[in-house]
Formats: sequence, C-alpha cells, structure tokens
Amino acid sequence: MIRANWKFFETACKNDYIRKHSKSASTYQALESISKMNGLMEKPTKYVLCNTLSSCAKNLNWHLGIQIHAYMIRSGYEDNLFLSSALVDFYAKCFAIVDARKIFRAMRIHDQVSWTSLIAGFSANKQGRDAFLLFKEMLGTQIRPNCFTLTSVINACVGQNGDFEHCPTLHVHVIKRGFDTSNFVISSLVDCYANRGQIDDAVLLFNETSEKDTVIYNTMISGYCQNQYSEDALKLFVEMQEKNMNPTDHTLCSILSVCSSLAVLLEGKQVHSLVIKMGSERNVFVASALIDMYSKSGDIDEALCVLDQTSKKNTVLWTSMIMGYAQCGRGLEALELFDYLLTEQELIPDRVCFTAVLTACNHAGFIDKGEEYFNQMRTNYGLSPDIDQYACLIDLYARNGNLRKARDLMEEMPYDPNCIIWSSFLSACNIYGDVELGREAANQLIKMEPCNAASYLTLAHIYTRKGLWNEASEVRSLMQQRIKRKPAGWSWIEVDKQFHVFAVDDVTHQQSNEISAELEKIYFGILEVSPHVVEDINIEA
DNA sequence: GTAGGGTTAG
Repeated sequence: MIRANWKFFETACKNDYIRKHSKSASTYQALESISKMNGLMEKPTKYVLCNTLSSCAKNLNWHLGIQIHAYMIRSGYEDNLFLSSALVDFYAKCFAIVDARKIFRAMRIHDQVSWTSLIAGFSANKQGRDAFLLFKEMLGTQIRPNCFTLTSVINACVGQNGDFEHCPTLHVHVIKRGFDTSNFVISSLVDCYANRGQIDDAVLLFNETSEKDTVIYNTMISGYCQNQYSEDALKLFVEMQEKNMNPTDHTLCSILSVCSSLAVLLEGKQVHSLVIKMGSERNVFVASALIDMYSKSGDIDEALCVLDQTSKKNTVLWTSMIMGYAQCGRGLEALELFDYLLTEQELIPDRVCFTAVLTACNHAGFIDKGEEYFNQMRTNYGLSPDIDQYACLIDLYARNGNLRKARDLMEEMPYDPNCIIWSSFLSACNIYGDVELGREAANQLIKMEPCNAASYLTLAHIYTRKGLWNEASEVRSLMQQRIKRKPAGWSWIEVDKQFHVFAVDDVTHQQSNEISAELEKIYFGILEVSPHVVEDINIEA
C-alpha cells in the first residue's frame, strides 16, 4: 500500500508509471483537507471548491481534484459554469486531456474561460493541432477570444512540425483584435517565430515593442540561444543590464546555455558568480544549466560540485550529470552513477535519462549493456522508446561495426529514420568502408537534404577508398549540379592544397569557427586519400 | 466574492 501524501501525488501525476499506483492510495486525507479548508468540518461551498480545484490544478494534486469532482456530482454542482471551467483546467493541467475534453463537451454553456482552459490544455499536452482546431471552432461561436486565448493558441504552435504553420495567421488575429500591445501575447509570438527558426521575424517584433519587460527580453534571448545566435544573446543580456533590468532565473538559464554552446568557461564562471549573488543556485533549472555548462566546458569536477550543492535533486538534474560524464568520455562513471541512483536513490528514469545512459554506453562501446538498458525501458519502467533512444542504439551498433544490425533496427523501429540517424549511420559506413549500405544512407540523406554537401562528399570518400573512381566522380558531379553556389555567409580559399575558411561580414565569429571546423573535417578526409578531388569541390557560383 | 495567460533545464 502506498501512503497518501500530497508531495507524492504531485510527482505521481507527472509520471504515468507512478500514476497508476497513485490510484491505490487511501482517500481520507483528501476529504480531510477539503474540510480543513472550509473550516471546522462544514460542507464546502462552491467558492471553496473552485479555489481548491484551482490549487489542485496548479500543484498537480490529482487525488484531491478527483475527490472534488466526485463531490460536485453528489452535490449537484455539475452545471456550475465556474466549477466546470475549473475542472477542465484541472484535468488539462494534470495531463488528463481526454477527461478535460469530456467535461468541456458535457457543458451546456461555455465562456471565454472554459474555451481558453481547454485550448491551453491541448497546448500544454503538446496537441497543437487540437488546440488550433478548437480555436477555429471558438471563432464560429459568439464568444470572442481574449488575450489569454491568443497566448494559449500561439503557444500551441511552438514545437509543432514544419507543416503546422499558423503563426502568421494568428499574428493577423492579434493585430486585428488589438492585442499587439499586450506583452503576454507578443512574447508568445516572439517565442513562436524563434522556435520555427524565423529569427528575423522574432527580432522585428521584439524591436517594434515599445515597452519591453523582462519576460520579453528573456524570450528573445532564449530565441537567439535556440537558433545558435550566441553573440546576439549575449549582447541582449548586456543591454538588459545597461537598462537596469534585473535578470531572472530564466535569463541565467539561457545565458548559461550560451556559455555551454560557446564552451567559454571563463564567462560561464562569471555567470555562476551572478547566480550565487542572486541566490539562484537552489533553482533546479539554473543548477541544471550550470552542470551542463561545466561539463560541456570539460570541468566535470565543478559540475559535480554544483550537483552536490543542490539540495532538491530531480531526474533532470541527475540526467544532466549522467550526460556530462557521457559526453566527456567517462561512460563507465555515467553508468555507475545511474545504477547507484536506481538502487540507492529510487530514481525513476524517463526517456531523456535513458538517452543519457545510452549515450554513455555509446561512448564507452558497451553494446550488451546498451541493449540491456534499452530493453529495461519498457520492461521495468513501462516507457516505449522514442526515436532518440532508437537513434542511440542504432549509433551504438553502427559505431562498433555492426552495420547490418543497425540497419535492421532502423527497419524494425516504429519511426522513419531522420537525418541524424542516417548521417551517423553514413559516417559509420565510411569508417568501415561499406559501399552498399553507405550508398543507401547517402541517397536517403541526399533526398532529405539535397543541398547538404556532406552526404555527397562522404559517399565520394567511401567510393574513393574502394578505388571506385567513376562512381566517386559521378557523385561529385551530381553535387556540383545540385549545389550551384556556395552556401550563403561563408567562403573558402585554397593555399598549398590546404583550405582556409573565412566568413563573410554578416556571419558571426562563432559561426565562422563552426563552419571552419566542419569543413576541415570534411576536406581533411578527402585530401588524405585523393588530392585530385580537391579541385572538384570548388563549387563556384 | 469564485476560474484562465507569456520566457527556463537533461
């Protein structure tokens, strides 16, 4: 029997695995709690029920919430608009979106709040399409959307697939209804554009906003950060300080993430000082960003220190540390930590945690262990692997020379292999010189990204190593036909058979370094084997 | 009298 305590329910609702157990807990504490809130064992009024439901929604207190629902039915409050809206919100926030929809559909009348609650619910449950359809349905009624509704539906577009392009349409609604002065709405639009890689639109909107608050700054910084405009993110951070706007924990997270991607330990340490000054080291988001920053900068000991000092550790924090070990090549320590957490700390791993564990196996070359952990996901934790964990296992097989096994798994898995999977598979084919599988992988990649030179060049490399000069030449001429000009923003010159990559003006120093590294990686392989290929890869405009 | 909103982590 699991003891009923509210902390447990908060966690329980976040995780399906525990959630099924939470149903077996006793219910008396729930009723006791309602009574206490209402004072001295009296019957709860509809106001108390409403407030309590709202609090259950905020704190993910599933058990108490369903007790209140039961009480509502018994007491004839089912038709109360306020209570029903709060109930929709409660179920939606507790990830029971099917129940939320059921309550909403059973309501005889709806208002802005009930519509918005379900739209926001779909959005929070990553069902952007449903949120957008419901918004369209709402437009067909007498109830007009308000700024809450628009924020929720715009938010639903974030993280959706490429074909789900409603951000400009919603932007028009925002302007038409005069919500373009609301920072709430504008920040969700900035986030939406940035998330879709339309950074110019995000910047335009940000610059047009006259009274910028901290959140809108944070959103823009985070947008720059997501799109690898690290220097612009830093500039905006400085601008914020010049305007005497206090950074928040969100700002710190984004800036630490910038320091991670630039691997600038010195600047990262300065931000760490600011974290301490602001007293934010207890924030688990900030702590996680710090661990990530230190481990990506190669200072794993400092990452451990941060972890030790964080009193409230959760799965994300532990995962950061496991990933930190894995990425700096200390796979064994990563796995030891994971095993310790399972046995001693009762860690309940999620999918991302398994990604970190499988990455560790990958870096350490532990095939058997990798397979074991992969199978444990389903058998021990009821988690069906998603494409990221499949990608890890496929990469683990391929890197270690089991190309056939990797290819079979790509066939068996319930997802279509993405660019990441094909390109890691192609580079394994290159290492092990497998012409047949390499050709297939390159062709798939060329179909997906016809203008990415890397796939053509890697395939040409595989052919050249096997002495298949004609095939290699065919691939190179195909590349020259398809890629007619140099990718925007960078160029290169050849001096003494060495490539010197330089950036044109509008490319930041950081991007230019990344491009150099990438090109050096590609061309070094080619130069090594067959110097005459060098002439062919001068793709002129 | 009661309900709903924006940016953050692996």
